[in-house]
Amino acid sequence: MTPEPNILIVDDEAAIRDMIGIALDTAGFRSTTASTALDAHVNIIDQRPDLVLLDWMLPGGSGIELARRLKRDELTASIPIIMLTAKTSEDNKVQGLDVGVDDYVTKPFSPRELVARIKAVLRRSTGNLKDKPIRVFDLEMDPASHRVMVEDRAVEMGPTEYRLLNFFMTHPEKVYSRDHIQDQVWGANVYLEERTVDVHIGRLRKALSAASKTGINYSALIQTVRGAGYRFSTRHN
Amino acid sequence: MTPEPNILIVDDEAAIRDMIGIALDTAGFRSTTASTALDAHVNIIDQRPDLVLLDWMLPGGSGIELARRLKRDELTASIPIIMLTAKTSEDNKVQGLDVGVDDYVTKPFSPRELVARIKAVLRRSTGNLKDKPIRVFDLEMDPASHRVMVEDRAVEMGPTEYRLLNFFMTHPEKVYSRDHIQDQVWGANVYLEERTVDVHIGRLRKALSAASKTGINYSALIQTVRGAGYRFSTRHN
DNA sequence: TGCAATGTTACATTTTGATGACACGTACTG
DNA sequence: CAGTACGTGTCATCAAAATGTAACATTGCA
Repeated sequence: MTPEPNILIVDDEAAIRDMIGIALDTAGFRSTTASTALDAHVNIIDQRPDLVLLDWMLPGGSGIELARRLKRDELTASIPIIMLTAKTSEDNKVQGLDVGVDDYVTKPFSPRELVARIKAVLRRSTGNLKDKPIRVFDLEMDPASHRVMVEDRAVEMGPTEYRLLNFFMTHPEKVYSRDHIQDQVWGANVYLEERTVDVHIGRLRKALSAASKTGINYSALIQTVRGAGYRFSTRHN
Repeated sequence: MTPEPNILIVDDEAAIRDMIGIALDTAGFRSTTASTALDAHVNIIDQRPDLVLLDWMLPGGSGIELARRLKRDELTASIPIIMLTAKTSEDNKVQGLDVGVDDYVTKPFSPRELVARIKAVLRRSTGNLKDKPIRVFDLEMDPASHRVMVEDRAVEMGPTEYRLLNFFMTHPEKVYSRDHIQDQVWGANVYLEERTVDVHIGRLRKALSAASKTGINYSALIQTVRGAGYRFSTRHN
């Protein structure tokens, strides 16, 4: 998504949260924290972190429950989870992996090891999904290089416009309401003025228009659907 | 699309029920209330609300229990639940409530936040049901892209004509009075001149006629039934 | 033919979307 | 550290589309 991946740390001990937070910070990650499964779930719904560090031994044993839930729910299933566990017994490892957790780290661990594992998991998960460029006529979006090209020339646009275009190109031929677009591009439960979406649509269109030298106007791909929202479509309006 | 979503508020404190009820009302939702888990369960089975706001701490059979039951029962599992939780209560007890609810709101909350979360959850749950396109000869309506096509070319029409055609195509071969059409297309409790329906029928017919290049006149599908109303039918008048 | 029902057109009003301007915050630079 | 450039969200304003109604035209049945 954004430059620095956002990591959610879930642990009931403040000391551990802080320690990990500092480690991630120096490694160039952003991080947020939660001390209960409940807080964690709310955070995940709202912020959609790029990865979750989840303590196995949350009071009530709800850490594994949360992991199971996250992997079952389509909305959150793709978010990688690394389990933190104090126990070294094989049972736990097996159980954790059963749930669909991506990796586990046993306490005590070195910050260095943790960061290495995080990077490995992120590389795996982002590499698989996002690497394939999407092309529509001479408009190409390459998530790997985080770049948009029109007729083989780079298009300049802000991060929000990039995410917006990315959302549209991965969800073509369907209308989305402004609310829905806000959910997808800004994150759920972020309150914005509805018109803000319009403004960014305008900016994206402008960027696309300015980019073409051949007279093909790629901004026409982003269609206004009166009374309903916007649509990315190759078909004529 | 559907009229106003119906929200069930489950809380044992009347003051909170009222407060939420008013907030939902101003946000354009309908709401019903229940003060006990039992009432709530009966209501849910009878009314099938679009969403349940559930206080997690209910006397005589906790809210968590109800949530668990609802999510376990196939009949009710698809009804989204938002849990109302008290931030002040002991976190220990909160652990067990990770039972598959869709979101949480912690008391005290602002009406605005509540409404935003309700909308987000509703959007998520209804967005999953994908409407399938309806096709009659070479007239196709695709709700997902919010488009009407005749002979593979887009047909231009206003939102009201779109809703009108959508109603007809999902209710073919039956006459509907102008009153009934008003209820379905404009919504109940909207008063309009009866002639207004005629005008929009006219506009829809015009749009359909103008769209065909093959000489087939799709406006003939919308038939006038003198003295009764209108009918969408593939059979000849 | 006469009359009620329906179709059509024009128009004032309302709603909705596009866009430029601006203020604020942040990161970068000299 | 000041200065600058940039990204972002909001607002005011303009333009365009949609809407509902009334007036008038046409149709079709008794």
